[in-house]
Amino acid sequence: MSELDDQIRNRRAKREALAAMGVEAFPARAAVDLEPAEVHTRFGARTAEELEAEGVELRVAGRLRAVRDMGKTRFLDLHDGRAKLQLLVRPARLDDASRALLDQLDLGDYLLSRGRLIRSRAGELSLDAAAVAMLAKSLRPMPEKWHGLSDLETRYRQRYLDLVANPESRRVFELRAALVRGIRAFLDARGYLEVETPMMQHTPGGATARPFVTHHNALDLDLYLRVAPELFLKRLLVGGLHRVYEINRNFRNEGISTQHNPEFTMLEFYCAYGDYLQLMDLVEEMLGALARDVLGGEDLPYRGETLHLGARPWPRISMRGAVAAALGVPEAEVDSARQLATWLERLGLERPAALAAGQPLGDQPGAYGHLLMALFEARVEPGLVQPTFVTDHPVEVSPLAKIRSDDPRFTERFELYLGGMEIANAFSELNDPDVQAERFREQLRARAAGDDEAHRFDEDFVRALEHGMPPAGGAGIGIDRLTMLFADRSSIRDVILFPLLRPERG
RNA sequence: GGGCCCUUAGCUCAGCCGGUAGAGCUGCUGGCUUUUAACCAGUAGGUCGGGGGUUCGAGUCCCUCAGGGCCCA
Repeated sequence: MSELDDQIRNRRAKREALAAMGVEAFPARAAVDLEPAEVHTRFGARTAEELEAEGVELRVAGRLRAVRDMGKTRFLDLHDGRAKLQLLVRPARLDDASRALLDQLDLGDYLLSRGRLIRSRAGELSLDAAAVAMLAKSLRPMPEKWHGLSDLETRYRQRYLDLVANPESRRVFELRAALVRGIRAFLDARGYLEVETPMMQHTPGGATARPFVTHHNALDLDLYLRVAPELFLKRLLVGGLHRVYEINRNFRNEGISTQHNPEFTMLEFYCAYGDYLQLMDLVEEMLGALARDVLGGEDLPYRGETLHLGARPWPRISMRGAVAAALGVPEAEVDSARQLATWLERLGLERPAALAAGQPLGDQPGAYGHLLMALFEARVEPGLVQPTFVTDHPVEVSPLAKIRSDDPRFTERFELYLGGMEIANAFSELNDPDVQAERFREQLRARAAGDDEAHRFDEDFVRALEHGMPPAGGAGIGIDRLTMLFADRSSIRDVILFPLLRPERG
């Protein structure tokens, strides 16, 4: 018999013993006054004398995480995930049912105890137990109390154990919730309306990415999980909802890495009569406000460095200028696709997916933008640790953004980089339906040439634009990566409660 | 996609040059006047990730598969 079987058997035997005593191992109801953290909040400042004078009687519930048996006295630690409250149990003073229960306890059980609040001889706020009751039996052993649970795979697969054993893991998700709350407060205060748009779409759009496919049986219809909400949010601009935002899941059928999970959470927000310049100011303001509200300051410790969000305005560099600087050449030498193709080969970088193999990269239509982007991602992006806006993305990689009036090769767009990661992406929204239709046609040509991440032609979206969309700025911010920065985590799996993993045992 | 690393008791980890698989916590038994990683004594617990190979002999060396991690692209 394995030890695991042995321990489970012991626990199940105790459950049977409880049943024989007429005690339900999983009762339907629990009359709980407070959880341990609340007890500390409300009574943590009381002295022993004050507690004795007040005679506070409470029913407290929690998970049993430790037992210290001194013989005549036992100390039981009840945890609620935030704090523990110690029960002081003297078996001789319990009622018969409670005393009998003591022999059937295991670490991990949920218990309810009634008693008076006291301070122990060591000064710890404790519940002097008059009665103890089972709320839920734990039938499997808990991770070790001192070292906790460190096996990464188990922490991801059985996140509930990670949350019980590792308080800092719980704090990451509390921080994540605080960020989302802070974003809502920030946008709500500025008149933005929170909306929800389809996750299941006929024509996936709004981002350069491969979608997941699913099927609607009753309609016998293939549908795509969305890669972005963008095209629907802009339809709402057409509908007169001039400030909208959505915080929700996107799904992209791509590889998994420390920065990519196939499903992830994005904030997208759109502001009629705004443009990408105003959005840069707004994003600076939003992230600064979040840092102050959530972390209490604008310096973020991240992977051994400190990100200075307070040093505003953040540097703004054009993508073309950034690539030229990284290559150590004047901007005039990154002006043609052939120049960039030469650099790409010299640096041994992979061919952009949008460009065809087997023919010179520099001579292909639309090659310039894809090559510039590839060089940027390889040579510039990883070094952008402090907050930096990269602007003016090439038109070929920005099919939904407005072209710059002074240089038609580039768009009114920016991405915010922080900690070497892309955190935000925004642009002045293309609202000319004829130009949008032409951009979609260019994407179709790329798709036909083999780029399966290229956008599809969304006729209904173009029709919406034909009705008139106000000029607008729109931005997307990745919530998962933002949480990584704020929580100082290097893997996206640490900020997603249940990250995608391969199935167990193959 | 490529390279490197990891997988030993429920948990956290040792295991040297190939020679009978270990510790702490957890569990179980007992002791103990209010302890807090309680303590003390005793005790149980192993398909060394799966499969194959080399060898007199494999946790250890080789191949392969699975899962996980890191780096590169």
